[in-house]
Amino acid sequence: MKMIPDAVVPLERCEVECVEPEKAASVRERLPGEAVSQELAETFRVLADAGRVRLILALLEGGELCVCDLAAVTGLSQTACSHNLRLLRAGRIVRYRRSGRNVFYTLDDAHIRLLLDVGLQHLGHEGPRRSTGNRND
Amino acid sequence: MKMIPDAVVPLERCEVECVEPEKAASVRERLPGEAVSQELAETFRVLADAGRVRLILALLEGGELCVCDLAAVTGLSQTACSHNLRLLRAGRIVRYRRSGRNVFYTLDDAHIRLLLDVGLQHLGHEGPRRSTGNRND
DNA sequence: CTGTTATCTTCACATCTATGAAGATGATTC
DNA sequence: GAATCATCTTCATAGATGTGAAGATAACAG
Repeated sequence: MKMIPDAVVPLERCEVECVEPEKAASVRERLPGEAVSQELAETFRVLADAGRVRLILALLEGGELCVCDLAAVTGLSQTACSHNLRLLRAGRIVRYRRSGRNVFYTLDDAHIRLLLDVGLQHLGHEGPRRSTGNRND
Repeated sequence: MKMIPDAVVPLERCEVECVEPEKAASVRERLPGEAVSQELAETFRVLADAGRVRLILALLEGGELCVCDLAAVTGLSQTACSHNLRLLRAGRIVRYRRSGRNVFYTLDDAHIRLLLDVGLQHLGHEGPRRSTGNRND
């Protein structure tokens, strides 16, 4: 026996929490602003390409390399290197220095090694195990 | 899309190093295989979206939240949450648990907090400053 | 069983991304 | 000055990505 004729139920619930409103509100308050998430995502997006990862790994190993050497090391074309290095520059991950006709790149940020190592740990590849002999930290 | 992972790639392309052939060869030998770079990039790609970053931050703060609460906290639609949570699941970043009609998500990996913190440090936002009090690792 | 709620999946599409080709820029040598 | 080399930029385009709409699934209430 029901006569409730599908009375329009107020949709004040679609926008609110379902299960734990208090907790949700508390968490939402503590979350950083949209801009921070956006910036973080953009940082990770720069690292979200195998070619750029190889460029970074090459610079981690080699310290300083010019574009054509980076191309040879990573297997990327020179053009692809240039494109990708530009993104890395924009993300303040690499720094460059002209020397005659060549442009030499180095890593600009000490955090990058840590980021890659933690990423490798996440994958189970045992990140912090690279003892190249010339750098240890 | 691209080339096969660390198979036997007949890479006799432009091996014409320009400036420091010895160094380049040495660095190339020490680089991990293509597959590792690819996996690393894919891991970072999962983090390369503001919505997913917000989901992770929410779980870092809240510990365990159901989908609708996550939607309310992050500001994403429920559908977008579901899509993004699937990617996070595929990347083994979150774990889920059914409880009645709800599905509760938690972070599945201790490295994620560190990744985000290092990313924030890179941005100059001072990452490791969150003491929620209920979790210590 | 039927209906409702929470979540997931499939499809579709607008947007974004990666990269080669071709030309521009900057540095060096003649 | 011209020629050459290393690198960068612009443009074009195939392919990847994010997300809403709509339907499917699962769990519960009655």
